Amino acid sequence: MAVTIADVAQAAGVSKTTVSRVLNTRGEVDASTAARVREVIDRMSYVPSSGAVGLARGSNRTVGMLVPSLTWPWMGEVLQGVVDTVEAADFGLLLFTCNRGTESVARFTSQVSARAFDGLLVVEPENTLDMLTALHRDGLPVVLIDDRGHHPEFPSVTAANVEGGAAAARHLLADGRRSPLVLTGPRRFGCVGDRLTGFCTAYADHGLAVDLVVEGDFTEADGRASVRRLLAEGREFDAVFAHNDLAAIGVLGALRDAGIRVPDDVAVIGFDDIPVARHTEPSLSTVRQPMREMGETAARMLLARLAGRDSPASPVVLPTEMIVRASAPAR
Amino acid sequence: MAVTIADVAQAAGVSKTTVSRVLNTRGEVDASTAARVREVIDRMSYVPSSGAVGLARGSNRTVGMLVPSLTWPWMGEVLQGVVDTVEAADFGLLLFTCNRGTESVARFTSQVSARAFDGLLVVEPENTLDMLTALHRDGLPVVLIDDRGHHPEFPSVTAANVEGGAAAARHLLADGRRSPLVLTGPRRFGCVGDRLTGFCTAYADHGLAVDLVVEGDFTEADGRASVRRLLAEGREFDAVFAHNDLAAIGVLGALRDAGIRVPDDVAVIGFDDIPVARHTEPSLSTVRQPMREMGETAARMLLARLAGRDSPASPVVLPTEMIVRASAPAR
DNA sequence: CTGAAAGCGCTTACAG
DNA sequence: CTGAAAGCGCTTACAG
Repeated sequence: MAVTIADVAQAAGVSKTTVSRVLNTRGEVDASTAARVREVIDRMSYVPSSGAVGLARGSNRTVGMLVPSLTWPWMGEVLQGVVDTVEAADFGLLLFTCNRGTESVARFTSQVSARAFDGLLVVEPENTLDMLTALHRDGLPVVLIDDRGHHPEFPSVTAANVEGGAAAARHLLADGRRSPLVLTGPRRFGCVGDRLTGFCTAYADHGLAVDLVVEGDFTEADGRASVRRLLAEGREFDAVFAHNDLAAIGVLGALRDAGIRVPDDVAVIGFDDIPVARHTEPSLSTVRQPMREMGETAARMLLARLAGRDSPASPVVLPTEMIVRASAPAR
Repeated sequence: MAVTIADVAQAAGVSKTTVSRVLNTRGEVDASTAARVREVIDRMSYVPSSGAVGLARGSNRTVGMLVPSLTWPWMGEVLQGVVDTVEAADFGLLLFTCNRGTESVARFTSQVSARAFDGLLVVEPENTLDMLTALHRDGLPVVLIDDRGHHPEFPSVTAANVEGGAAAARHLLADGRRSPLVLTGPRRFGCVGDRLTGFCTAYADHGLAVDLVVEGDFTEADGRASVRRLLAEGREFDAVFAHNDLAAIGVLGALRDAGIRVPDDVAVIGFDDIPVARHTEPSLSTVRQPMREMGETAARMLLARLAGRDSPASPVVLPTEMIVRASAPAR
């Protein structure tokens, strides 16, 4: 039914070897023979079976991507960056999630052992690190995106979290906000430590200490609950730096419920710049992470690795950008 | 390096045929032999090479998915539904986009000819319909998601667009809104016609005609521009039914700019229920499409087809839900 | 119940 | 420059 290399060879009056040679543009083929074969290939619209090529060659021009969830607000941008890059290199992208615990991890590792793809892109390897390390040691090329834990043995790409935190701090300082609340993400994440470090260092540079730091979990509900609790406790602050936009949205809600005006009484800055940020009330100032570029960069690194080139030894850091909106306007 | 079926066979003292038999749980294997083989498989942690299995079997337990863009607000939900279903069936998912015109389409069709996957899920086949039709006639199982054009030759799953439009209309009618503006999507889309039909029919049932219908293009910018223009022309309306949330957000912006109060002067209803809808000012009433369920259902249909079962001849229609928020509260 | 052999559709030394 | 043959790692009639 489908046309094979044997059909092409027969129609062109050459051996399969020769067809394979023109397919893979290895030299040593007579120009006129090559032309004839190519003509037949076009006429029969022959395309080599990827499975057969993969089997014979030992790799299949496919990369895998493992993500914790596909519905996170910024995941689409990362994915788009990855897909664009991978497709442009004529590779396929096999998508996996690991949101159903051990079962999905088992399923996934078996796909790896089945050599279904040549290299792997991973977003936020929470809970899968042991597995990844094992696979990596077994020779599977892996690149991490937004590595929250700082795992030096993997090549990775991240946003400039330290500088992003510092930018948020400088913006608030310029507006005269001297007693900020920092609502972090889970402390075990590398990005959280970095954002906090950048922020506190910038305040320290102005001779100010950041006293109010609360650990959150990156959810809107938690952002809302934390601020409500702090207000109930009578804590005072004139700004909030939330470590992601979702939490910042919860913060805006809690402040509104308490009758506190944003930005007059309290300024609010988030992190990420997800699409919702433009539409909150007031619109959310935030530190933008270049998610699409991060996806593109990670994919390029992996493809380079598959092509035999070395990956950078230290994480590739992409710049963040302070996006100024109504919740924390410029002074 | 990687362990093959031959290694297992040798270690277990049986033929490759027998190993293959226990792998595929075809009967006719002595219980004790099977147990021994299984023990060896576990010990060597053998996993069959997916490429080799695919080649030998002619199919590779992988489905393809073709989407126009990964950054649309509701795409993540669809994808998550698809991935969950596909993974649970132990299939892989190969992701493709067609946002770079003819080049990507060519690349994609060649992947198809390469038999890289067994079946295909397609979201909104704009511009790819001819190709899809050809592939489908050549025997590739295809299922359409949110088929905007009504293509009876493909199995498909859509939201209840007619009923969704009617629900929006009934909600506005109950609030006494008698002269609505309908801001549609592109007319060539089947869903647009359906939403409009449902809406107008419900008004007609109350003896009211819908006079103000404007074609849009589903973008925020267009929603904003259309309303601004209509206001400048002095058109009057007491409600807006936008055919998607993005356009509805533009509508909210234009009304705010014009000093028109929502919902007091004009009520606004969107369609989709994307994440932003909860956070606009005022929050957006909308007709929810069950995107995740649509993804799950389409994937299930495709898997059933691959398993040899028939697909439903007519589109599978999933219910929508009227989500009431501040922009069009309940009376 | 079990195995030898052919075949899936390619690629790649090896000869010529 | 070209081809016959072996091999990639499986599955599946066919025999026994």
